[in-house]
Amino acid sequence: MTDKDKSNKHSYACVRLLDAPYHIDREYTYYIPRDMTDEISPGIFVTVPFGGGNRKKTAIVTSTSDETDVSGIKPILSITNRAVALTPDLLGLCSFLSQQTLSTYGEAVRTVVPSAALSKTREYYTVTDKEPNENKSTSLSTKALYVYSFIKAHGRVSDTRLRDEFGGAIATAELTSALVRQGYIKREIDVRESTNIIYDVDVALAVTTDEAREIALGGVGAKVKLRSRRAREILAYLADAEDGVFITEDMLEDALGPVGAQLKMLADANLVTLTKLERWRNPYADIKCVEQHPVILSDEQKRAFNTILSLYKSGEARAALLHGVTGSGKTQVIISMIDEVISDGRSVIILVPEIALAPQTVAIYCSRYGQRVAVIHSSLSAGERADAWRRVRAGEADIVVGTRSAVFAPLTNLGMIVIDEEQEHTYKSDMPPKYLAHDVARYRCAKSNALMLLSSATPSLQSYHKAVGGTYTLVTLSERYGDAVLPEVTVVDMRREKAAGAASPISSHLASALAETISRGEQAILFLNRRGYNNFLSCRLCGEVVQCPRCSVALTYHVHRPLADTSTPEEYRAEHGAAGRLVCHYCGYTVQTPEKCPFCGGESLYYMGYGTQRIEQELAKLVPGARILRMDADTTRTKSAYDNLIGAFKRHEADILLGTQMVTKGHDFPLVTLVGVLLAESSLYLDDYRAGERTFSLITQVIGRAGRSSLPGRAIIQTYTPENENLRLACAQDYKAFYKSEIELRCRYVFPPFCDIAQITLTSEDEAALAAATVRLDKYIRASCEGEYKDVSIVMFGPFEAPIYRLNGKYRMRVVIKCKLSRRTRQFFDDVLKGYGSRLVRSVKVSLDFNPNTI
DNA sequence: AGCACGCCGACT
DNA sequence: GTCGGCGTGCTC
Repeated sequence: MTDKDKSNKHSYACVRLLDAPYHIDREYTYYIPRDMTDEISPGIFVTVPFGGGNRKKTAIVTSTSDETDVSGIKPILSITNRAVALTPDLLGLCSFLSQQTLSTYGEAVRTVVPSAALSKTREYYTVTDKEPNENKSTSLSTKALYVYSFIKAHGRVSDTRLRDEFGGAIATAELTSALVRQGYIKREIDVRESTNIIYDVDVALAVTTDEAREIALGGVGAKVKLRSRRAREILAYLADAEDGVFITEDMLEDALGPVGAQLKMLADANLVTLTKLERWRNPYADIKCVEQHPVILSDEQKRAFNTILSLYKSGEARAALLHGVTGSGKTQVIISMIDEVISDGRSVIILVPEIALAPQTVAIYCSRYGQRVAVIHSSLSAGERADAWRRVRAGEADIVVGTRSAVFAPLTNLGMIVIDEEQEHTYKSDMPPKYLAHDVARYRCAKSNALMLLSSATPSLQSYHKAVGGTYTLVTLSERYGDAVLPEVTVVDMRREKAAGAASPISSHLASALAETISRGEQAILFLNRRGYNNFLSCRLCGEVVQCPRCSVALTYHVHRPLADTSTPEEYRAEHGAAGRLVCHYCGYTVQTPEKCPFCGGESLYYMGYGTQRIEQELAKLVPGARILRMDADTTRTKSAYDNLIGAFKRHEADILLGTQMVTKGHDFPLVTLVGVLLAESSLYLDDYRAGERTFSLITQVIGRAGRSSLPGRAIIQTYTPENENLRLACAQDYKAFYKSEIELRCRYVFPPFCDIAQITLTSEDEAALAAATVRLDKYIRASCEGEYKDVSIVMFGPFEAPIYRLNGKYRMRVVIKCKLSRRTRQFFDDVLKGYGSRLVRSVKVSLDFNPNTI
């Protein structure tokens, strides 16, 4: 042990609790019992007594020292979660994350460490010697006495069991607290170490192979005589094994049958050693590492690559934005960069928007880098996720591919973080800590002098603005890779179609193009832009729309009729009566389609908008014989259903792929030469300042689907507003012009990147309590801005009802604040959360989101 | 959050 | 007179 290590033995530790509410979330100092001084250092998880009741809480040590000016210090109780202790780097990341997003430290820790790897605490109750006397103890309610006798009858009872038995958590807690207070029962808190680690037992000989063979044969020269045949077989097996090959208990069992008892005996006799090794579940273990064919770059790609490489080689933290038109081969440039970074002995994180939508992206990296890759995403089981984390931390994998949270991967010597399709909204978390992956990536890159590489065909205005301003280096790919050319784009004015008497959502131009394409043996994709439009039921008489009683959003019409039935919902209804149901997209509420308007009793309810089912029926009429695959939330419930659809379309088992958002994402279908966009303008009319940006990105991506191989592609855009500037620029694939006009708008109306938007939401089931809390929030902020935080310039909007006022039985009020985020403004919001939040009644919850996805 | 301390109404 | 209501205040 070096002197430096010795000096780490301190008597006090500063800790952060894992489950502290925001306003008490700060450092607390505990003393380190003598016997723990060797083991306690920053990053170690511990349990500590907290509060008047000295309840056992899990905490993480952030620093240690020999002095403190705090009095009344309590001791650390124990060390937990040894397997997931955080490195100083990761601790720093937690601090950054909680400060950046104003989340609690514990929330940050739970995001950085997979929750399954953390132990869970559980409360148990047992009766004491003191018994309540039923005659005189009037202080206990009959219910409390009932709880007491339940605990007495069952011996040791967990709080969850009591909750199941006696209902609500709060009610149960009140009863048990009363019983504890009066000394009739005892509360014990058990910290269960995480149990999801699977071990392999490595078996090795503790004697020479020759000795082992002697013993196995039972010869005269053997120094030990073994009566068990199975034990002798084990020794022989081990002696015959090749040098350097691990033999596990499982392998022995496969070869020889049950060996547990014999192994124990051999180990006791010091003939073998048993070592427990963590086994990491890896769902991607089977993917073969195919031959690493070198990437051939075009001249333009080479120039881009060299620019990015020189940034990386600078040895400083740098950031680049790789802006490349669809099909320009950004991935090849990225792969070339990864090759460079890992050959340098440094590690890489590659973020993708959504693994489920990009399995082929993952496959590219897995097949190129094999077992060096760890994949982290949301549909991994808790155990798989924890294992991937451990694999990375142990250095088994130095390339991490994953969604948003993979940006926290515990890699050492990080060389590069790639954010693919960087404009995607999935990089912003909507659960605390509500971080943006870009911010975390920037922090990590700064800490390890690494390169942050953003990549997109349609960068977010935020990022492009930084690139223009020089914060990021802008690298552009403007040519398509290989022979592919950008598709020819036609805009169809649907008002003229309507005027010409066509009621179909598919124009005659598109219909004939579809027929033509199919007759040539090629494929088409139809993208229905449904944002803002829905299949909802409205009344012709009073104009009301049928809404969800819980969420106050329009209910959407769903019909499940036989596939062969091609009638429209209206026709089907006329024939079969009120078939189908109305469904709420937010909470899942469903109701039989009503006959009469629930508001005025009128009987002329009709449907607005249309969905993929309606289009499917139209297609069957307009392009007879075409094989259609419909892809939407309904037909892709599971990941395998999605994969099956994509696979079938790739194998040319269908001619037309019809769907919503998901058909716009990253697949290469070489035979697709036609892309149609229906209701192109619909996403322009959202109550969101990014509607223009999103529409541009959506249209660009879907146009990019056409003609990705040598076949020339074309795109047909249907809209009721062909004169819209955004649409025109998207059709022309002119990002720069789009950026120029959009950034002017943002500047004029003061939206990001010219400000930041803070959204404070109050939530409660109790509408009256919410109203009172809202008034107080308004007052608190105003007073704060006129007093202590006079220097902070903010513009406050609201309070007003959230766009969906009632969601899942909870009411939601909102305040939106435009400001410029800085240390000082964060301090202001911190004060709001602490000062206002601490006095908040239990029934009302407050949450804060900087630059949220949904306004 | 949880728990304690502390000052006012309806019961043994 | 006491039990217990939940209004402030603190948690190393």
